[in-house]
Amino acid sequence: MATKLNNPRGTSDILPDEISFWQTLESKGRQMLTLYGYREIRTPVFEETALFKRSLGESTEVVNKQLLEVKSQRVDADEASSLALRPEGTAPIVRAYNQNDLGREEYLSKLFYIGPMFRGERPQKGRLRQFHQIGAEAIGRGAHHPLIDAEMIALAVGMLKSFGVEGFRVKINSLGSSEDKANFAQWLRAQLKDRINHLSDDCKNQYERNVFRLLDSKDKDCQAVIRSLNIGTAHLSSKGLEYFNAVRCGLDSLGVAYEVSSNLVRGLDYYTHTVFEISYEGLGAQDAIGAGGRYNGLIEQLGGGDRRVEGEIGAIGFALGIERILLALEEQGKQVKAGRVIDAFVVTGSHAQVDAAFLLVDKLRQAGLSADMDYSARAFKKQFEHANKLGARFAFILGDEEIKKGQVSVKNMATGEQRSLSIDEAIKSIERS
RNA sequence: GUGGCUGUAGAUCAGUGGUAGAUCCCUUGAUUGUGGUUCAAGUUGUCGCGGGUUCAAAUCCCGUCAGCCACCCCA
Repeated sequence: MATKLNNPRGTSDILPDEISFWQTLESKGRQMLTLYGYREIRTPVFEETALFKRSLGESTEVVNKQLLEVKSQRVDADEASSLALRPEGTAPIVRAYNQNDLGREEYLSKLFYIGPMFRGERPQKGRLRQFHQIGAEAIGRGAHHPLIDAEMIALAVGMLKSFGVEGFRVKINSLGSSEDKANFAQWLRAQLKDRINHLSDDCKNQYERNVFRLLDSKDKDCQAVIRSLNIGTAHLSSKGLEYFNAVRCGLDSLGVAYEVSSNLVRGLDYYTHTVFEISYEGLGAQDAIGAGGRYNGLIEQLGGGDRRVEGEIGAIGFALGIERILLALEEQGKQVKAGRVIDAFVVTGSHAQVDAAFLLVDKLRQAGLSADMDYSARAFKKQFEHANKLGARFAFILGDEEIKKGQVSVKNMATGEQRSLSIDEAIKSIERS
């Protein structure tokens, strides 16, 4: 016997019973994003590997270990390019923004995306190799204002609420400008220099690669050392602090609840100023259902904007993880699966009526009603079972008696009530209900 | 990439060396034109895969793959 093939590790099938929930999530998300002035953009699922290396940072885990590179004879033959499945949505959008010169036409581009992302990680709860994100990016010369940061966070919160997620926490922090960030890194390294050797190998590693990571380390000893540094907002320049305070004012005026967490850092190199994370307790180790931040330098870093004016183009964005939102909703006891429903199922008495039933089904569909039938005229019992499984609201019975009278029997499957009507009346009767 | 736990029917799981099991699902039937409830009967299997120990392995040992959870990292 032929061996059965399985899906690749870390992927999952979204089956028909689950898909309607995905669809409502997507449409609610689109609705909310449209209210805030965002327009959908679709970029390829794979890009040149260099794009991710330059944007996320060579040293980040995502680029170093988790990038799924595309290998094919055709690709390898073209030695100039190496391709990778996108691990996140921001870099491709910035690439598209630059390539299509969107900044020429728009002072502020508000873009959103929905789609699969790919990371070659070891799967666990809330972590897949193919997962789905819904995210938004505001990019442009007009994207520098702190109220945009506030609006963005409010949008993410609003979307989660519209999905029915409750009890999540919004944490925000500011990394300051890229100069602030560089100074902060230097200061941190200097502070930790003498103590780092007492800490675990992981911590030493992070010290070398990306000091900021130490701030939200789970290692207890490391946490203690960080706490003793008493960081707060001391690393911010006056301008950076002013910006951060303006963001907070914006959030306050919109009534968005949040907490400031000076240990919050994001793993991707491109973040500056505002960073935020929305977490949901009870999801296990992977408790972030959404996160984002500002990345002002990235557009120029990827060759866009006017290179004579440094930092001209501002940008901020966030992404929500759809699978994690689903986990949170399940955790709350919400139903995320749905059975099927159709308007009418046509039951036929014998093979002689199959043609007539075929036409009746067509007529129902023409009238905008979902309809199906049994093509092989099985026993009535079987056909009713079938109708039940399809979630039919009504059964239309077409047998010898009905044909003789030129009518059809309509049975309400919920109440069991049944009556005989002409075909047109029958269709009208279920249209109304 | 590292560690822990787990792989038995379509699903959830029991079975610790001696004939492969339960429940749900599914199939059939309970006066031949009526489902969702009930009742009766029936079908489900390379016991994840490969090797080893043994008269005998789902069970013990080794390897491997996969799933889950945690580290790391992140949505």
